[in-house]
Amino acid sequence: MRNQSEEQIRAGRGGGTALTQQRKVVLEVVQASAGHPTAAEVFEAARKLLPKISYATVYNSLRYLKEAGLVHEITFGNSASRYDRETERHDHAICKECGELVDFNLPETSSLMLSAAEHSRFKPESIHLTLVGLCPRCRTD
Amino acid sequence: MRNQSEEQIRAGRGGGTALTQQRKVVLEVVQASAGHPTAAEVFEAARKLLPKISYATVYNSLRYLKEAGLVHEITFGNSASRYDRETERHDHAICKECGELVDFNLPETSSLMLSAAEHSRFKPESIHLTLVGLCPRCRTD
DNA sequence: TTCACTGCAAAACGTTTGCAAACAG
DNA sequence: CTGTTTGCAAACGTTTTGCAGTGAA
Repeated sequence: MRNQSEEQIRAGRGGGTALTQQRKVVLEVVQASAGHPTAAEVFEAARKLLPKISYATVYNSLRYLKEAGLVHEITFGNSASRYDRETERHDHAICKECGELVDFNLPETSSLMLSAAEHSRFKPESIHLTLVGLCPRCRTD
Repeated sequence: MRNQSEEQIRAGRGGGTALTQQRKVVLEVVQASAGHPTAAEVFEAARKLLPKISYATVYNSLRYLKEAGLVHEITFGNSASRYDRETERHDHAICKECGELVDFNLPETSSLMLSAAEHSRFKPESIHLTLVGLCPRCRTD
């Protein structure tokens, strides 16, 4: 599945309005976020730009944008999803102390995916790698 | 955190009953499961052995057993946790077609953890690797 | 004029918790 | 006795949905 460009989406794909004002605001909020906001944080930021926006619309917009390949959803454990402006495949590290989440990219993941496919006998599609540990600020040594 | 042996737990750790009848049944259900049951599936199986057991007790027992290192919890996406009798570190593959989840073990994960630590500047603690793709039965080629 | 999208509230889902009663040591 | 655990029901946090009304092409 190839990402759609913002223009393709704005143009509409045969039917709908596609990039509505609300979706645009939600996208901007995610792209402007330094970290990786939860839906609740996106909602808080979005309502400053568009006070009438509803929680449900934020969720629906995030889902839409995710399916369009414009944002990336990060899930870990049973906590709330976080959203990421980085849509290319990448890896995550999560601090078990403060919850900080950072992106990074491990060059060996493509060969890793092949190795994982061999071991599991699955046809590989994507690989998800998360390091859990202590972030630079929380590590004491 | 070292896993406690079943005996250590049964002996009690200074205070409680530790491995109660309910917890024992929940543990047995997870260990007897071929696949990776959800809490709901554990509940269904457990009530066949212990008809009065409650949903909450299944959840509490699973949490207890997880903290004691006797079972492993697998979370992926926003779906329900699955439980795994395999408590040693290992990797997972999930079928995007039928949801099948299999365990495997990638020997390169320990060096991978070091590499991830360098890239993220985190102090590493554990690494979680999940392959998403098509299981042997769902792959068409 | 149409049809997708919004906002609201309610529901759904997985999971946890408060509490009184039951139980084990 | 004492303190932990149970069962129940109710609450919780996150996410989705039904539906009437709005708004953009």
